Amino acid sequence: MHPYRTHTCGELREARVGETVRLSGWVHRVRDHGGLLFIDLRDHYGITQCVADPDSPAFADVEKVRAEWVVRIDGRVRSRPAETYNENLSTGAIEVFIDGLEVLSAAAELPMPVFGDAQYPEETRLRYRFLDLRREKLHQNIVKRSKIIASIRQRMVDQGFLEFQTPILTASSPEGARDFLVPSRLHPGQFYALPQAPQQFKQLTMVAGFDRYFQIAPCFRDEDARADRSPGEFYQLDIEMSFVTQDDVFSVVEPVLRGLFEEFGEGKHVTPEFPRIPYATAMRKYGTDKPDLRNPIEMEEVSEAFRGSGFKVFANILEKDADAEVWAIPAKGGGSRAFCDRMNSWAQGEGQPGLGYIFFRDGEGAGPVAKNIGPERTEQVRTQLGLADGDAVFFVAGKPKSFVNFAGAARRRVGEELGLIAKDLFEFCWIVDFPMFEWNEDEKKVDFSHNPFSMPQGGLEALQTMDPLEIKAFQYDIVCNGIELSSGAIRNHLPEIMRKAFEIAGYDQSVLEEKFGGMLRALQYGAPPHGGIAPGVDRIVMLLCGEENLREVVMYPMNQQAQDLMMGAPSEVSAKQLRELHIRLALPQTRQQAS
RNA sequence: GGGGGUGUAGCUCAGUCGGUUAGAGCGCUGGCCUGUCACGCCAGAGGCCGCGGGUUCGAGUCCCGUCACUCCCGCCA
Repeated sequence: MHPYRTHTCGELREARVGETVRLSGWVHRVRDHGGLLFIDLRDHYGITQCVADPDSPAFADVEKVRAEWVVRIDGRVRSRPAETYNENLSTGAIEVFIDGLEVLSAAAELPMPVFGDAQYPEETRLRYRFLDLRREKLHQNIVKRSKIIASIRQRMVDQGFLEFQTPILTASSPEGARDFLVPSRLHPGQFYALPQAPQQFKQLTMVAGFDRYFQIAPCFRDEDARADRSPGEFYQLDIEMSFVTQDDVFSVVEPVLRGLFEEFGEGKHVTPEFPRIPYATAMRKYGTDKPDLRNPIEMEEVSEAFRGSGFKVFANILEKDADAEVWAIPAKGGGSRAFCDRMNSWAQGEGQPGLGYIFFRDGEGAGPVAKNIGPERTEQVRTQLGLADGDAVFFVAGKPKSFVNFAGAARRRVGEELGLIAKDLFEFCWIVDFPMFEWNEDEKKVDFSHNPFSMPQGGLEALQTMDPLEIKAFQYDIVCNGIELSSGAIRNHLPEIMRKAFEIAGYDQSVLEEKFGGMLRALQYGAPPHGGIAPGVDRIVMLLCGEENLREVVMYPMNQQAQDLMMGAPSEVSAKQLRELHIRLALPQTRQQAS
């Protein structure tokens, strides 16, 4: 007989009744009735109820075991009395009568129980991650993650993509996020950087003629964490393709994501064809470049209803500034003074002067704004937005650029408060036509708005003839339920266009040469037109597991301060290690005093 | 770097207006219990009230500082 098991804890059925079996696992739960004692034995595969009474030669041993001990149980499968079936267990029709029990590993008193689904502090969960991972929800999330990644690989391979590994120790890149640095022993004073993404490598792979690349790629960025942004490291489904247009990239990636979400979305409806929304349209309708399309609210400009009206605040704003506009946020079902006032005080809490509104009842608009602009203009607004009694509409005024973020937040808030956000949906869209450049207000200069490797729409001619701020890029995002899942672009594969683009962003040729010399050289030896995208694997898994925090889908996550509480990272290193790396510490004042 | 929230038993939390010996549930230890599956019943152990300072006759409670965790802003091409 195998030293540990003949079956797993999720395996036995009534067909095995009468057989002698051996199971190993964790003691999930003990129910001791004195003369009758139950152990729920758990492993990765399931739970099997084991039972002992004084007739069992192992009874004395069984009485000693405690939660989370690892034990081996020898016994006989028997069917349970019909009234004691447990429908919640796959093995619920049988139980194992214990003839022998060996303790393989005892457990100390637990800092957090594995049994049950109570909430525990993050610090405890992270420090004892191996216990948290035993718990059903997290265990299942991690299993699901593995299956999702396997499915991604299969779907990519099926479309003719090859997976390649790119370096982890590489060069610091000049733009983007802060790098993690690794000191070089052989080259005093020099450092490797961990890749923020394999961006340049994947483009070089296209230059090298491999045509279709993908990788479940680790990415490292030394930036502060958020609930949907792991500190330090995360994974991307990194994709690059040669001889493609934007449409080609879309037609490859869209079925992968749709298929993945249909496979793992537990029946939630998935957008059959992802709509393509230009960046500018998304900003005007939704106030964000990552709209949650489950929220049906679409904002509209209603400046004309206020121009020269009796609502002097808005009328004056419009008069003083030709760029000023008034946007309306329709709120179907929000037509009560209580709701409108609540939104108004929320807006004030957001640092806004307030949130103008009209609510409709008894066939007319009510509230101070309606009074000031009069019934005709009120009706004009109502008709434009298709509102009726019981609805409301909120207004924001000023330069769109300065209020658009707030307008987007208000749209989101209204949708949430009124329960307008549909559940059980994965609403995808493409956001396309991102601007190539943007105005950097701090430095008073034109800057790249995404990465400098994107191809401008219109090519070199556009760069030479158009207002830089009007030029769009072949740059696109995928958004699902308001979460930015990925970002990609058709790349700029022509050195002359890259030189021109850098010139517009105010970078000297020497900067381009110094920072992107390798890339630039590669483009001079025959580079295919190419493009790609990089969906965030962790965020995909998060959506498919219905979680709000990445730590629920990452096996060994760090805390928000980028510490691994279980392994104790980061940690101090020995003086010898530092010497070998030619490093002398220059700690901040407070630290020195503390130590 | 900045703002909000939290911090009381191993864990989850309660603790009134500043007032006697800081409580409950789960877990733990011991006892009883032969059909439970969140088993039940009885008893017990377990506290630097995050830490430091202050106000006060008296501080878990009020004030100041600080630390930790978390959420957000900045940041994240």
